[in-house]
Amino acid sequence: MFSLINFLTNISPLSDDAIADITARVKVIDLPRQRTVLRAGAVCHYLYFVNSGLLRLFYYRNGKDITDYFATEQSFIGGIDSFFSRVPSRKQIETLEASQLLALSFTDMNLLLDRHHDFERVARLLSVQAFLSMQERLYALQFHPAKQRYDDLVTANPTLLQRVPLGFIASFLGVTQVTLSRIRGQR
Amino acid sequence: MFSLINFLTNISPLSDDAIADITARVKVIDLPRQRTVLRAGAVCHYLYFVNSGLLRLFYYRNGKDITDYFATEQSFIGGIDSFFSRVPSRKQIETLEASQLLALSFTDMNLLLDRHHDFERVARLLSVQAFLSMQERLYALQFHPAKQRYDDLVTANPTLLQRVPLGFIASFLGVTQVTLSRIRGQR
DNA sequence: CGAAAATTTGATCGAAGTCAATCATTGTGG
DNA sequence: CCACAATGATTGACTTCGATCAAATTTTCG
Repeated sequence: MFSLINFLTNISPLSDDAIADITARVKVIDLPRQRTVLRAGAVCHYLYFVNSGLLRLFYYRNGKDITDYFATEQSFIGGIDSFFSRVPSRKQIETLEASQLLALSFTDMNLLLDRHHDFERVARLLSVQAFLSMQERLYALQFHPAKQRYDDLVTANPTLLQRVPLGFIASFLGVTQVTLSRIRGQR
Repeated sequence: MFSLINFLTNISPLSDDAIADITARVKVIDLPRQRTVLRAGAVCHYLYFVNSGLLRLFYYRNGKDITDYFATEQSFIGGIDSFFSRVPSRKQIETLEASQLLALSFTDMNLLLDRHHDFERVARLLSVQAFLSMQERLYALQFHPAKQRYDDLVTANPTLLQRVPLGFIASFLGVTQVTLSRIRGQR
């Protein structure tokens, strides 16, 4: 729990009042591996902070499983569009390893955002960060060949490769698993 | 000026106090076409709202001019990463048509964000929107062939094609102008 | 151990890139 | 106001990266 508060205050300071209020509302959830956290077609009611473990966000396109995002320790995951707009999520979330999540419901989130300007500040800064990292990802997809995207991912997250099947990595990088297999073969 | 207030309050309500404060700080800037608004290498000190006209955000990659974003009427434009992190911008902004901009400086922005929780709320919601639209763009780049991305752009913004050179559209869509020329040729 | 899943390897295909030439448009100076 | 240079758009020939289809091999796990 402290890890979340620590993470948030690192982005922008929070009053004791806000911290107490957040702490009171966050639910701790322990899950084994391979557990669905959000099912496609359901509205996403929670935003999750990964205290420990590993999850992925994914969806199906033409019957193929496409990984959109990996959430490692100390990061957030959720069906963001569904969470904020209250429409059914096209995407699913599942644990890839046993994980401990800190969950904040939509209603609690709004309550915290209303009550605490400093919390809204943190949320704003996180959103801008998310926007900028999507920009980077778009740029990489447009200009970096598959091999470089793979190398960059391995550099940024060396353990990931050992922790998840190749196919998940491949679709996350925007290539087929066949292509990714060839890419790493040469070297 | 009212157009900006209208745009912002449409996202989330603002107090009269906040509205007055914003109005007092926004500068109106009239520019002819083909005018550089932000130069690469400079820190972006302003965030702009396009009251009228058309601008683009672009950068050079291997000597090639890459358009990143078109800002039509009633939208925002800025070197966001530079604006918030105060580092020199890699990207440039220029007017493509005579434009009227409403500019908010970094210092004024922070002042408004500090003073008005409701303004920070609007900024947060805008950031989330920006994040989600980048997601869509990433998805389109990954899965929609160039022809479809082109058709979708034309549908979403029918006038754009007449207003800007093909090369700008092409790099924005993530193809060469040669390819885009072929795409529209067939039909 | 053996079935199912994951990965690798091979052969072929296709969308888009590159290089290069031609054609069209625009805009400016004599 | 026309001519011509500069810029923008099209077309052609060829290449390349990654996709697809298919089979073989390896790994995982009940």
